[in-house]
Amino acid sequence: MELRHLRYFLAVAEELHFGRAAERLNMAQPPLSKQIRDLEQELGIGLFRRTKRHVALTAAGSTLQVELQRMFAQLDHAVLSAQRASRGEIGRLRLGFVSSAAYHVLPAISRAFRAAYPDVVLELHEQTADFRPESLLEGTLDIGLYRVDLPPYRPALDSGLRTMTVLREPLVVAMADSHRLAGRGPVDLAQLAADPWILIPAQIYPGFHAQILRLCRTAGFTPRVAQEAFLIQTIVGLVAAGIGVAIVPGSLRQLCWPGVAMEPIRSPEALSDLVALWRQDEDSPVVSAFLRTLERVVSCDLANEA
Amino acid sequence: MELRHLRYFLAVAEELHFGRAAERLNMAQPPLSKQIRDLEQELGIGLFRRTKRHVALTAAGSTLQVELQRMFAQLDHAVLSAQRASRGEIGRLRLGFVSSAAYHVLPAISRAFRAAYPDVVLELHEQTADFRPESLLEGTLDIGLYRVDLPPYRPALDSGLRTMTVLREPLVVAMADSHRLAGRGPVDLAQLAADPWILIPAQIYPGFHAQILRLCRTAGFTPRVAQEAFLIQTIVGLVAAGIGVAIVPGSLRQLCWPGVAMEPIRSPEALSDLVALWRQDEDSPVVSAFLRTLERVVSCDLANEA
DNA sequence: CGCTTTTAATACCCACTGGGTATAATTACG
DNA sequence: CGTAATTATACCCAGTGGGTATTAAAAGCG
Repeated sequence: MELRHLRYFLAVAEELHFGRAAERLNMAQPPLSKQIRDLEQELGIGLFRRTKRHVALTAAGSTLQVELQRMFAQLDHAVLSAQRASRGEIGRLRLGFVSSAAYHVLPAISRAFRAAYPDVVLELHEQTADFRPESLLEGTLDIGLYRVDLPPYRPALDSGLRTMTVLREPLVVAMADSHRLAGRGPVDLAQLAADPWILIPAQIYPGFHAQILRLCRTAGFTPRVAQEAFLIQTIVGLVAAGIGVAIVPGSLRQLCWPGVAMEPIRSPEALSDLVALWRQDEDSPVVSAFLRTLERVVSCDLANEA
Repeated sequence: MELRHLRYFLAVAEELHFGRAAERLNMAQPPLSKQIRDLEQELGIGLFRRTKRHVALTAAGSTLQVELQRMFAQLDHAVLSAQRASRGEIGRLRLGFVSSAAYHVLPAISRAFRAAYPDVVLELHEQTADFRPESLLEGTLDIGLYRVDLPPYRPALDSGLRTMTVLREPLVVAMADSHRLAGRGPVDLAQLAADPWILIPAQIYPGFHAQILRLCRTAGFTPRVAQEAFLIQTIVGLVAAGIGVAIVPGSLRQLCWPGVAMEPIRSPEALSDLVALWRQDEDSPVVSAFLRTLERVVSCDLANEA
C-alpha cells in the first residue's frame, strides 16, 4: 500500500465517480480503477459498491474515508512540524546561565527569544554546581552564558565549543553602605587590601575567580577570604550584612540592593566578559535561532544602554 | 512522497545505520540512501547528519520521526476500522419497532446484539406515527420490527424490502379483571360482540388492524370501536380502566398488568407474526450482523420459551 | 603512521509497474 | 429501442525503484 492508493481512494470517495476523480487527479480512468481495486484487494474489503452506472461507498469505505482524512492531516502536521523544526521554530533550548546574568542580560534575551520563537520551550537552568562547560559537551545544555576572564588571560576553552561575547561590562566593588569608601566614587583596589573578601569558589568559576585574584594581585595584595558563595544574590547579601567586600559585574548596579553600595574600580582591566558557549559540531536550528536573536539583542538593546 | 519514503525514513531513524536499515527492509543500501535523499529534497530539509562513519537525526528528523509514528498509528487504525466496519463490528444501526415488541422480543435481541457487537451504536426508535416501511426505503431506518397479518392474508410488502419472521405468537383478549369473562379461560370472540373495543388505527398499522377485523368478522360481528390508540401501553391502560376490550399479542402476558386479565382466543388464526424488515439492495454489514444475531436469538432463546 | 575495516555515496543497469490509449460491456434515459 | 454515460478489460510503453559493482572517506588498530 502506498500513499498513492489512499489519495486516489479519497478522490473517488469524494467524487463518487471514477471519471471525474481521475480528471481531478490528472490521470486516466482505467489506471485509477485498477489502483482502487488493488487497494481493495490488499485490504481484503470492498470500499465501493459499483454498478455500471453508479458508485457508492460501502460502510467500510465510508469509515476508511474519515479515518484517512485524519491520517493525511497527521501527515501534513508531521511535515509542517519537521520544517518548522528545521527553522528552529519548534523544539527545546536548554540554557544554562550564571546567576549574575539573571538580572540584566537574561531577561532581555529571553523576552526577545520567546517573542520571536514562541513555540520553542526555553528551559532556564540557573547556574549551580552542576553547570560547567562539560554540561554543554555532554549534551545536558544547549547554550551556556558564562563569565570568563578577559583576553589575553582567557584560557583556551574546551575544543568543540564556540563562543560569542554577549556583554563587556565594568566590574565594580560591592560593599556595605556603612563602609568607609561607600559613596566616595571610584576606588583603587589597594584601598581594600586589608578588608575581608567574599569570593566565588575557583573550582566552579575558574575564569572569573582567576580574574579577581589577578586584579587584586596587580593592586599589590592577595585578598583575605572571609567567605565563599556560589550565587550572586548570596554574595550581595553577605556584603549587605557587612561580612566583607566583593567584586561583582556592574550590571548589578541597575538593581536596588538595600544596604549595599557599588563603586567603580580604577583599573582598565576591571572589565568582565559574559560569553555565550555552544557546541560547534551539531548545528542545531534552535541554537542557531537563539544565537541570531542574541546577536540582535546584543547589537541593539544592550548597546543602547551602554 | 509515498509511504515507502516514510517507512524507509523510520527504519533509518531507528537503526541510525543505512546498512542495517536496508537489511531490515530487505533491500540493498544504495537505493535506500537514494530514497532518503529524495525525501529530504522533497521536504526541503535535512533529516540526517551523515558523516562517512555515523548517521544522526537532525532536529527536523527527530520531530518527523515521532510525528510519523503517530501517522502510521493512525493509518493502522484506519485500516483496522475499515475492516471491522466491513464485518459489521462498528457502525450504527437504526432499529424501529412496534411498541408491542418492546416488552419481550426487543430486550432479548438488543441484549444479544450489544454483547456480540459492543461497538455498534444501536439506535432504538419506538414506533410512533412516523414509523412506516417507507422509513426503511427512505433510509431513515435500517431495520424495522413490524407486526403483519398471517399468510395468506399478508399483503405483498413493498418491493425492495426483505423480511424475516421473528416470532409467531398467539393473540389474546385483554379485558379488565372485573370483566365477566376474566379468569374463565379461552374465549370465543363471538362472546365479545357486544363489548366496546379498543383498536389500533388502520392507517398506522394496516396489517395488524386488518387481522383483528377479520378475526371478529369470522366470529360473526364487527367490533364497535370505543377508542383508538397507538401504543400498546395506552391500549392496556384503557383496558384496565374498563373502557373496553382489545386483542393484543400473547407475549404481553409475561408482564404483570394490574387490573387486566388476558385470555386465549379459541381460533386457529389468532396468531400474530412479528417480522423484521430491511432493505434488500444495500447489503450493510451491520444489518447482516444484526440479522445473524436475530436468527440466533429466534432459534434459541425465543424458541426455548415457547 | 599506514593498513584494514566499516560505511555511505556514486555509477550504471534492468525488470516491474504505474499510467496511457483503445475498446468492450453494461445500464440509464430520452 | 437507440444513444449517451460510465466502468471494466486488454494491451503497451516509459519511468523508476531497486540491484550490483565500485568509490571515497573516516575510524580503528597494530
